[in-house]
Amino acid sequence: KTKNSKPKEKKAVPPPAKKPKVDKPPLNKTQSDYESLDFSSNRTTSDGKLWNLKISSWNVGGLKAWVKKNGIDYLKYEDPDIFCLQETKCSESKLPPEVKVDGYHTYWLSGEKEGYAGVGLYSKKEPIKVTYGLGKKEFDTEGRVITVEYEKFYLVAAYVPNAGRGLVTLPKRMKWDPDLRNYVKELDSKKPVILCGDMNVSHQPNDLANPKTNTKNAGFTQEERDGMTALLEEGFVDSFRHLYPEKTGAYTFWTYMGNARSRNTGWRLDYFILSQKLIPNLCDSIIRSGVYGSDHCPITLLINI
Amino acid sequence: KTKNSKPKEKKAVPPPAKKPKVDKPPLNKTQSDYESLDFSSNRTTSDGKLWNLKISSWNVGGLKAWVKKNGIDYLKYEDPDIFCLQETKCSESKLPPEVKVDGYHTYWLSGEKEGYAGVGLYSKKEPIKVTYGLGKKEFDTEGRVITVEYEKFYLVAAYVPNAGRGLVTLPKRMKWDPDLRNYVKELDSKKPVILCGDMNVSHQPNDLANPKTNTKNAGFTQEERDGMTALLEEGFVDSFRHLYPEKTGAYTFWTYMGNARSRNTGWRLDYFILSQKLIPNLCDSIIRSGVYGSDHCPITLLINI
DNA sequence: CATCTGATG
DNA sequence: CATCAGATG
Repeated sequence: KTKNSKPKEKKAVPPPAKKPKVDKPPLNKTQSDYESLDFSSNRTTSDGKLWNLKISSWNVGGLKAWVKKNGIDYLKYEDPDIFCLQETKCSESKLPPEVKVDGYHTYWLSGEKEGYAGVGLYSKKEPIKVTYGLGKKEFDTEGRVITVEYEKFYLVAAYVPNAGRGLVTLPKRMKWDPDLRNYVKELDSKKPVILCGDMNVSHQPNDLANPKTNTKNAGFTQEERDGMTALLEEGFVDSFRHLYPEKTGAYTFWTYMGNARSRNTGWRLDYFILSQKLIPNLCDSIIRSGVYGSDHCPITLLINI
Repeated sequence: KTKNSKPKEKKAVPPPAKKPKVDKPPLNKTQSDYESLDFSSNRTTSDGKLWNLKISSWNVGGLKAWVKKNGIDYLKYEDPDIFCLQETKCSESKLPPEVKVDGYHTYWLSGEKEGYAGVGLYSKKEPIKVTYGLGKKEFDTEGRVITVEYEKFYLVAAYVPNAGRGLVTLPKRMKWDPDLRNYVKELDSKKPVILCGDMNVSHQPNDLANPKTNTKNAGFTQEERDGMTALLEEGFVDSFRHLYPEKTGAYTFWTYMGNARSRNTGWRLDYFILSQKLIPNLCDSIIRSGVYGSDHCPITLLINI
């Protein structure tokens, strides 16, 4: 106990070292780290053509945090022609300045509810037309779909509603699925369609690590799986599964809980889904599982079109 | 652009270093850091007696965060007979295990609203009686007052309601002030009282850095100042100001905004207020402005009783 | 600027 | 186990 001792002669203690402005962001690949990842592909179309268009997609799970974790470095290193983001959780007025990247046109659609959903799209080439939503009031205020039209195809970048804990929003999802299906079907009657993004469903048992225990959980209910099946039956193809029909352990999402990612206890929720007539153009559909910065990893499509 | 190059021979990149469980806590004095602070006092009572009782008080501004910032080390190093905490923001069931400290009885009072207010008290000696609240329904559900009775005095440890941004809760405060005043007055008729804690007012212009610009802000309105004046007029003494009537720059709170603490743009909001009859027992009333871990610093009373 | 909670995933 | 917003200070 500090009893009534004489005052010491010590000089005043200086204030502690100033804290960094931002709490040390979780470590992530920086630009130079990407150099150690293999981003090459030797795949071609079935008739041997090299890709000439690259599209990437990433559920960033909060754009502001993702930017602090050097997410933009991925964009620069991958250097896709088109880049789609889901779950930006960020209204346009709050976008950090780093999101402006030379050489890209950018398009943003945020939800009415602050910090919820939200999508974005980068495109090197200016699209012929950009449209927002599905044309359905219920979903168009939530920031879920950006469609860009190019000369030879439509790209629909989507963030599909999560069915929620306890499946509380499964009814909403059951309304969404046919709306999206009809939307892309309609587009497909005009030009080929590439649908990409977080589809929030693992279609088949080999699309997630624990199919048996997840049949009652959001992302692997029969209802959601049937929705995906119905979509594919309308003349669309899951590009990854088309190329790698037997591949296991190929996931794009791992919950942050319980070290799921390091144990690869994951789900394949992010897709490039193509109009059947684009299959001859498909070169590769790749999961960038070595890229960090979100609970999802990015995916990349290589195509000749 | 990563064109159709051959796959590299690099092996898979290992997952990034696991993030620490907790984001690096803001740096704070650890136990050993306290060794560089001067915690001694050579003050005695006016008739020369050394102190035999030490009481400390700290608005910790969130107990869970404060524990991570090594707040408990302060308690161990200061080693007071009684330690009072305000703004614990923590229900008893969520207390981190570290809060149990050998040699102390502990008492907690949390508010009904999760994460709001809440007070705690450590005592080496078991009190004769412990009571919670002021006996006024409106305030007793908020976690603001613990009273401990000892042989020779009452200690009232309080967290006074903040008048709020735009003074939205000034009316509530105006009800509180007389309630607290009457409460301690009543106790004082039985035994001497020590009232301590975050009084949420700077009484006089020399109790804050910017009196001129804060007369309409919570903590320095005329109403709040009058409340403190009325309390003192009932026979109580602001121990710090009694001992150091001319001292300037002596503050116990600095907003986290704009580096206020390093510029000492602060407020004296935390007090030991004594029944007048305890003044002959008073040795020292100290502001531990070198101790970090909250936007308030701790204060310590040395008394011979 | 920092603490909490609560919603959401 | 993360994100973000919103309340509170």
